Amino acid sequence: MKNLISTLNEFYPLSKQSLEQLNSIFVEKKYKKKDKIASFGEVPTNFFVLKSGIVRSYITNEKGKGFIRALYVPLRAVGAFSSLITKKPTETVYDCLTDCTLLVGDFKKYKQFAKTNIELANLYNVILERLFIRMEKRIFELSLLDAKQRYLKLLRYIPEIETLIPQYHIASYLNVTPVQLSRIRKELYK
Amino acid sequence: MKNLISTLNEFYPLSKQSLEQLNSIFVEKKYKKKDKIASFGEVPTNFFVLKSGIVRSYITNEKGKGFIRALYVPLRAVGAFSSLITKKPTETVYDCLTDCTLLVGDFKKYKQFAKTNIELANLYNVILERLFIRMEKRIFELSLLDAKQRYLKLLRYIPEIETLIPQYHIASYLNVTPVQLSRIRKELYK
DNA sequence: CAATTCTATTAACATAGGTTAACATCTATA
DNA sequence: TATAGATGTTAACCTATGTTAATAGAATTG
Repeated sequence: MKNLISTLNEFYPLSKQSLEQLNSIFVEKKYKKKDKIASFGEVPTNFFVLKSGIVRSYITNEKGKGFIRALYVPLRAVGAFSSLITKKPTETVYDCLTDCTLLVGDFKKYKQFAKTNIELANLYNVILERLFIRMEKRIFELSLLDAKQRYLKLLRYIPEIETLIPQYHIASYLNVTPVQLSRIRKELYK
Repeated sequence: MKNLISTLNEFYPLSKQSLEQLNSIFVEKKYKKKDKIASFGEVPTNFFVLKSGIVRSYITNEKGKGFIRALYVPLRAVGAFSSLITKKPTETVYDCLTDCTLLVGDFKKYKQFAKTNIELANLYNVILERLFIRMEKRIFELSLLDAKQRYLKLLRYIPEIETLIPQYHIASYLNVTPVQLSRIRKELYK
């Protein structure tokens, strides 16, 4: 648990009491590749901090087209936050693209603590702020960059990505078909 | 100020003291069509609540292509939050598409209060949560809907939009050219 | 290690949407 | 109210990306 504590302290310095409260709601858990940590249609109760591995979140439209909304790397907060917040079923699936270790946190208990512990309320703010900024960047990419630029940007964000997950996942994150990604790569590496 | 108070109370019930603190950091201000409330390259200090009118936020890439990231309707929280948070210059411009009345809030003072006033810390949570959910929906639209569907969705969100702002702004929000929007409208209303 | 399934590439063709330019209104204001 | 600028439509053509299908190598598994 040392790792988590130091990470969270970076976000927001916490008192001993806050750390104890945090400890009481987090459990470390190992997941296999392809395990889901939040499933479509389910009302989630947990949020997570990724310790190792790669997690993705993806959505699907009525026509069955899928899209990887986010790829998570270690130390990121992961979770179907919009559903945790609204208590409505998720339309976003979260699953492991590799074997993963996650800290599993009980969201309700966290919120309960945050009602009276201002440190935890503000830590939640910091987490939301970061998620928000990440989202904004994603919107920028999707609206103003073409697929080639999005690909180059992903390579900068996670340089080893090619060795971690198959290309059709990368294509889905870029919101293009594997065929198109193959064309982009061909053009880039010729 | 009555309006604001009742709105904020809806989000999150506030004590008298919190309402007084809020009152002390908000000022009502009128803006003309085209006035900017946050400019490119500036480090913002204020956030806003829109009382009347339509505000947009837009971004631009190096090639000069623009994109309206969000359209704000009355009672929404508005502001270059990512820059307020990071204290880095905004790449997003916020301006008024119509004459507007806004409540202008001092973000730093708000955060100062939130450090010790847990109600305001939690109100900020609620605002961030809502912004976050809105963002997620925008990503869904941009990644999984085509321009026609995005247009229909916008019409459902703001039915009077056509009478409020010119079509080239609508096109920019949809991330297509005015020419393409014209084609979509032709097909739709034939 | 043979067989099956996954994954990536390529080609041929189809389509949504971009670009440019001409034209037609509409709107503001000098 | 005449004129200039802003806005919306249409056509012709172009480009990025989608679709389908064939192929081949890589990875898994019986």
